[in-house]
Parts: sequence; structure tokens; C-alpha cells
Amino acid sequence: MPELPEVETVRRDLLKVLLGQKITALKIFSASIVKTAPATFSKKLKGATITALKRRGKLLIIELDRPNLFLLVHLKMTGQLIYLSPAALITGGHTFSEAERKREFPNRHTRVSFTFADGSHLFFNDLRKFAYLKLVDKEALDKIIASNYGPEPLDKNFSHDLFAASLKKSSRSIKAVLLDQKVIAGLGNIYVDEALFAAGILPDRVSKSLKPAEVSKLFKVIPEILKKSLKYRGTTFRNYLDGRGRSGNFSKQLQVYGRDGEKCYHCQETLKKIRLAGRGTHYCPKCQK
DNA sequence: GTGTTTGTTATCAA
DNA sequence: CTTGATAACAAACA
Repeated sequence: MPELPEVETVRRDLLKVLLGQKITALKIFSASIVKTAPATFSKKLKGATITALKRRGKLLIIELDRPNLFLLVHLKMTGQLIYLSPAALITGGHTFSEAERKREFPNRHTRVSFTFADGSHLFFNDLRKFAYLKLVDKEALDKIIASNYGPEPLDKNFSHDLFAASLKKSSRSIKAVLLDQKVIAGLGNIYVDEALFAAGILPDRVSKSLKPAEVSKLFKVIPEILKKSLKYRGTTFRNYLDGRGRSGNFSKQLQVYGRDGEKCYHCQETLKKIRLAGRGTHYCPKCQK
């Protein structure tokens, strides 16, 4: 599941190869995932050059040399953005050999492909067709960000007091609150479970019942976990691949997510899994209070 | 055929 | 207004 560390890893990968790339052709294999009329989508993007690549929460924002035009990419659960350059194929510098590439891209999960002026390609793959591409103007972009995204946990302005105030306000479970993108942007099911374990807090605790020390601990461990995952290039649990088609390595560092029935690394207690806030929720009954 | 996986939004009920 | 529960979306896998 692409959450903040995975989306940021993709962004950083693509940043190295996409800036200055001019789109010469694009192919829409699955119209339903493009949330802009196909004709408009193609017309506006052909000939456009990528000037910047940004991220807000789990949303990727591709900026173009077009006044007032932004390409939004949301990977949802199984989306992938994979860049393949012909030069790297010749030098063997990439994960995929030419033979592999021809067989695999585009494949049956490729929903849109972009061709650039230098002959390289960007493939937008998505198994489940939840992910989307969308063209918006500045006004629409600002509105989307303002109404859906709260503070960025890796931003230096990430505020303890604002975070604490949000937690104090809510009588939902702490799990549900941390999943709320308006409270904190970028966490998903994996990192919420990991953060609550690291902070020693049971996921079904009522948010406003957390003691100040617990809130502070949570505030401290969230950026730590995200940064560590970034260092490992994210978590591949099922489908996630980075900007060059490689898996993330944080999976082996997970303390609780997906480990139900196994022993806690910390206290050897058997880890449990429940359903909370509509999600599979993993925790240690002994380490978390 | 059934249950499970989750990011996000919509809808309904209390 | 708040919250939770549930479904919907969508496809694969055990």
C-alpha cells in the first residue's frame, strides 16, 4: 500500500529522471482511471514538459510548462508509476532487461503510458483500478489540498500543539484519528499500526483520553518511523513498487503489521489482530496499553 | 462461492 | 455536529 514513504520514494525516483521531459505521446488503456475526458487529457498533455514533481500526503502533483495545469496522481492501493529509459536498458543499469521490459510493459495492468521525447517511458500501472490520474487548474488543486490534507509529518513546521489539539478534540479511536488525512497527512494502515506500537498505545484507545506524555511520544515516533521507512525505500507488502519497478525493503522492519500470530520482538507475546475503523489492526497486547 | 486486502468517498443511523 | 458502521469502487488470491 503506497503511504507517505512509498509515495515519497516514487517522487524522489522520478524527480531524477522526469524533470525537463517532454511528453510526445500517451496511450490510455483504461479510460475509467483517467478522471479527465480522454480527448482533453491527451490534448493538454501532448507537447507539455514536466517542470516539477511534488507531493501532498499520498497525492503526487506533476507540474508542467503549461499555465495553470497540474497532473494529479493518486496510487490508492495498488497503483505504480514506473519509468524505463532506453539508455539504461543498454547499459543494464535498470532492474528490467530489455527482454523483460518488452514482455512486461505495457502489461495487462498498464492503464496509461507516456512516451517522452528521448524515447523513455512512464507506465502507470494499477491492478485494481482504484488509482487515478486527473488534470486540474490551480484553483481546483488548492481546493483539493485545503479540504483534504492536514499537516505533513515530515515538514519542519509539523506542530506538536496542533497535533495534540486534534487528538484532544476527538472521541474516535486513536487508530481512526491517525488514519484521518485531515489530522495528519500521509499515514495509512501500515504506519498507523507501527506508530501505535512504537508509542505503546492500544489502537482502540479513545483519542481524547491519551495522556500528554502519550501524545508527545506519538508525535515523536511518527516522523521517526516514516524517515526510517524512507531510508529503506518503503514497504512492499503486496503490490508496491518504486519509480523504477523495485520493491521496498522496510517490510522486514515491520514490528506488528502483518505479524499477527507471531511473537512480539520486544516481549515475545503473541501479536493480535482485530478489526477497527474498518481496517485490519495489528498490535501487541502486552507492549501497548 | 467466500472472505480478505485498503484509500477514499458516500450514505445512513444513532 | 459527531461518530461509527457499512457499502461502494475494483481485482486477485487463498
